[in-house]
Amino acid sequence: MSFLKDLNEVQQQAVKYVNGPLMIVAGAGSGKTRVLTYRTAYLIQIGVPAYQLIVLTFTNKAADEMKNRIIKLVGDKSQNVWMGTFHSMFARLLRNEAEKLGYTSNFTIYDTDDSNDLIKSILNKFGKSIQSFKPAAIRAKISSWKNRLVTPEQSARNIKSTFDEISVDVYREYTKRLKESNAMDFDDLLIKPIELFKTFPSVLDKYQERFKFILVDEYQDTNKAQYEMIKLLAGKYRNVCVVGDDAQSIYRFRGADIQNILSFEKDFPDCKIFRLEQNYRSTKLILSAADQVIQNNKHRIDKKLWTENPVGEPITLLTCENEMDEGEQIAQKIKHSIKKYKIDFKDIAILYRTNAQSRSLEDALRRNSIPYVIVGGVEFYKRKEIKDVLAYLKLIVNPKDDISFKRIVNYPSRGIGDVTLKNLEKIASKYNTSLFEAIDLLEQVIDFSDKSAERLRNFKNLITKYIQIKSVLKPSELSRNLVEEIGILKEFKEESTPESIARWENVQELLSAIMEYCSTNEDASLESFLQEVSLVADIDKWDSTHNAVTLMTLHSAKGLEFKVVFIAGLEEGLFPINQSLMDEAELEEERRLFYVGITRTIKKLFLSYALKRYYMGDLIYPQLSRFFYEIKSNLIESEEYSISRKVKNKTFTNHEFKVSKSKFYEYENESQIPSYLDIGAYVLHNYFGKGRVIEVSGNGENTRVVVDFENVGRKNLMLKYANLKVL
DNA sequence: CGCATCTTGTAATTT
DNA sequence: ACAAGATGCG
Ligand SMILES: Nc1ncnc2c1ncn2[C@@H]1O[C@H](COP(=O)(O)OP(=O)(O)OP(=O)(O)O)[C@@H](O)[C@H]1O
Repeated sequence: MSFLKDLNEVQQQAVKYVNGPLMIVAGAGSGKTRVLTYRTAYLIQIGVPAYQLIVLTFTNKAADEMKNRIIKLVGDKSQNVWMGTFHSMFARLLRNEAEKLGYTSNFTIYDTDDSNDLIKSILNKFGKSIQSFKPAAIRAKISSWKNRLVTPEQSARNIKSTFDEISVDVYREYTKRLKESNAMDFDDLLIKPIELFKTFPSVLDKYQERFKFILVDEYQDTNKAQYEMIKLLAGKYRNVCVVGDDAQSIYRFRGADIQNILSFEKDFPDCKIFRLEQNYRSTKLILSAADQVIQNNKHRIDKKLWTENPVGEPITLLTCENEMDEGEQIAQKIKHSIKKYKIDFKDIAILYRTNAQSRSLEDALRRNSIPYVIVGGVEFYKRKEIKDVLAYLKLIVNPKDDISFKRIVNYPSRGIGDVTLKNLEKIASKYNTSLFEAIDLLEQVIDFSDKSAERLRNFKNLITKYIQIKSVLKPSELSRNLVEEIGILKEFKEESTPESIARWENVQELLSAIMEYCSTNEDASLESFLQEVSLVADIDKWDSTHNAVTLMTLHSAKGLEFKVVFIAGLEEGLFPINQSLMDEAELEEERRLFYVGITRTIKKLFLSYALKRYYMGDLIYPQLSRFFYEIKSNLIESEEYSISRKVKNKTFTNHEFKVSKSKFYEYENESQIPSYLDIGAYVLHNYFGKGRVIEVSGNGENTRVVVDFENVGRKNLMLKYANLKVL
């Protein structure tokens, strides 16, 4: 068992603690994921058959990496481990057991958009306007019920508003319609197995026997349903190992509940707890900063974290004129870091709170010829033309899928409009069938225009044809024929605008993706391809070997590490985000997100904020985030952007930790910064030039001034960083 | 029914 | 700033 030498003492103990429940709660970079990986390898090595293990990770990518690592450690026999996200593992299980729940194994997985569409159509049927009752809000409400295992009946017991009332009604109908459409939403993939296990104890028993060892990574972000599932599956053999860090719980909005950490100890009172305290990832300075930040959270489990790594360099704050300048400064620092640390582009990540921020950053990187990849954003599979083609494929696999039906029945144009569709819906509803099946009933209906009926029948024949050839053609061939027959490629080509060419390319890319899927998977079917598409996360598609700077949200960065990290947009209202400011719990989650961001860093962390930013079309003047001030200033080195411009390469000379004085102190000692300013005083700014003080607010370190500059107008500045000279 | 133009809401994070 | 949805006309 030579590979155990890669682990420290406590890690080894956790790996070798084979039987019974155990939990590892430990800080960032302490090797939790490594323990889970080695534990899996260890179990296989000591003779546990791989198929008896189920390892639940947060992303499919993490699962892939872990699997590859394990294969390296103990060889190919580990192929049969079930390893993946809760969603993909239980979707797989459900395919085998669907019939018991009244579904068929070709059920469709509805993504969030599909769910929203379904809710719209239900509101429509109820005669409620989607203005007063937002489908997305109702969907979120229903999802949160489902995550907490609240059934439609139970949801009706606690109605506090009209919104609740409508949501309850929609929930009931939504559940019914999903089942009629042989479709499951993301939440169903978690709650349907629970329903299955509770209704059929023999099925539960089968899977308890099958999965004798259960391992869960990123446990702090599991929700009630996931926890319930762990409890059920582990109920017999109790060989369950969960690892997590409460300080990194960042998916509350998806039902994640830190309470699960406490419940685990309660529900498995004999559970062994291991604490990992050595961090192998970051510098001492980074860990101090992360710790200082998280100390501000009331709700947290105290944990120690230390490292043998060097102190490292201070954190650099970049003050930027606006979001373009932010991109530009980051680009400059990237170029500089590459040389200074002798690293590659792929060792660098730029993290941000919202996807919308990526644009200005991208522009700057492109201008500076820095290769980059974006994780997430406007996803390939969310583009209209792609969703349209996929809707055809979904309908072919599952003709009861009304949402897909509606999406494409008139795309491309077949002269089937709203009126025809409304009439068809009435018939489907009356005879309790799907829209697709309802087309057969048209003959019996008198007041249905012949022309419309004919068009619908043509559409049905088209789909039926593909349903029939599905069994003889490979998914790739079928898709190509289909795309050819509906003529969308030709249409895009003829239109020949830049957008339509992009669409043409996208559809081609989809066809290639299907082809590739067919060639890499022996038993590739349309069903399995569609499932894969529904359940891939943004991060799963990220190629970490590609030599490019990675741009992504802080959420997507969970579990990853980079030598140099930039966290952009460190501004009140953006990070922490506006919507979190009113709620203590939400604000603490924002802080945990910042903690996650900081702790991705191996060597050097940059923080940036902009003094001006366009936000939904308006120019706003953000303030530096409160989170910044939670890091002691001796860990920070700040650079006024005007200075960084002029002495670009000089500002980045060797700053040792012991030289803990940040720039601002240096200036202060030279007494160039006035500690007090009179309203009306004339001042000089390095970049903005001459101006007059309009307003002074805050005090001490947090003093802010509004200055009306002669050339550039009003600016809101931190006195501490503005480097103003009184005239 | 389909297209062009106007209006409105939107960007918080995601399986 | 921008995209999706609504409105209105041919
Ligand atoms: N015993 C060890 N010796 C050397 N390096 C280690 C050891 N354990 C873990 N590491 C390294 O430390 C880094 C962090 O490990 P890992 O990702 O497993 O931590 P983690 O606790 O899961 O982190 P996070 O909570 O931030 O996701 C990795 O680069 C890993 O290779």
